Amino acid sequence: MSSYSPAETAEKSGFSIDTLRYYEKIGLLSRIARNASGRRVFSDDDLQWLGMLRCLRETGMPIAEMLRYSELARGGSGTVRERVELLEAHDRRVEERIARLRDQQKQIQWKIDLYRGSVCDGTPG
Amino acid sequence: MSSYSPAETAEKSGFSIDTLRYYEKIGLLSRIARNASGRRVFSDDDLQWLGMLRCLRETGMPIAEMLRYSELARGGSGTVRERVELLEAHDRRVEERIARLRDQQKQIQWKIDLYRGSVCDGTPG
DNA sequence: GCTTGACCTGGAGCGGACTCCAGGTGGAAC
DNA sequence: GTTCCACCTGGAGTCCGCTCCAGGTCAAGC
Repeated sequence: MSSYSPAETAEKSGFSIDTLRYYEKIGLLSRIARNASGRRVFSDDDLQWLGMLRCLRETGMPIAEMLRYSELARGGSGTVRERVELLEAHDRRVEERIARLRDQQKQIQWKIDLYRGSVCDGTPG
Repeated sequence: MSSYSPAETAEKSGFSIDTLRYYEKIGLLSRIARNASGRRVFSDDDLQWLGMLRCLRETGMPIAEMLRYSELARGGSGTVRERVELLEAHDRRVEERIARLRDQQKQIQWKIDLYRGSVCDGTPG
């Protein structure tokens, strides 16, 4: 099996059918095959690409930048350097994001401890 | 010094003046003092509360849930248990978020390495 | 040969979280 | 006494990323 209906693709990719159509419309997916009656037929390659999109999206990359990445990807091997730069920049942002989340998590835990203290010894806060 | 103008508060809290007004309007800030001519005067307590709001907001808590937390905080010491539960639930979500980001970051780095390989040995991808 | 159901299209609508605007006020500086 | 500036208000507008809708097509099952 190497071709998938919109419904299967939605299920496997984690994007809704509407989102898949939307992504195709704005240019995040290109050249999605169609069968004789005009319906989309997704390939394993499409699924892999969708996996990448999902990863970028969920790590907070805006659609506009994903669009740039898609265009580069369509641009062939001459764009590999730029693609690497884009992904490296994103990687650094993710790194910072994680570090920040860790700090903020500490702040939340500190607050929880503070509340726990106030439960036990009656001090306000 | 223990009272701050809207502009100072914006600068110190990291929220815009408009956002501060918006937060007061929807009930995330309560009883913000006013001077004789009706202007807001923020206190150190307000700033601390804003710090907490910022932490929750930036770790992805939706406004609706922050509103719930604010209401609990206004509800006095009887709500401490609920506040702890809310923060603990959020803490767990943050933890999951971090773990997921780490995995996704690995995926991005793997992709970068793959591109790097293709730069050096000429294989497509 | 009709119903059903999964799909198609273009375009409108939505939810969240702000952000901006018009029109007005009050105190300080010149 | 007027200019200026930081602020006020209610409400409209914006941006992002989908999500939903109306109206239509096609293949399969009964």
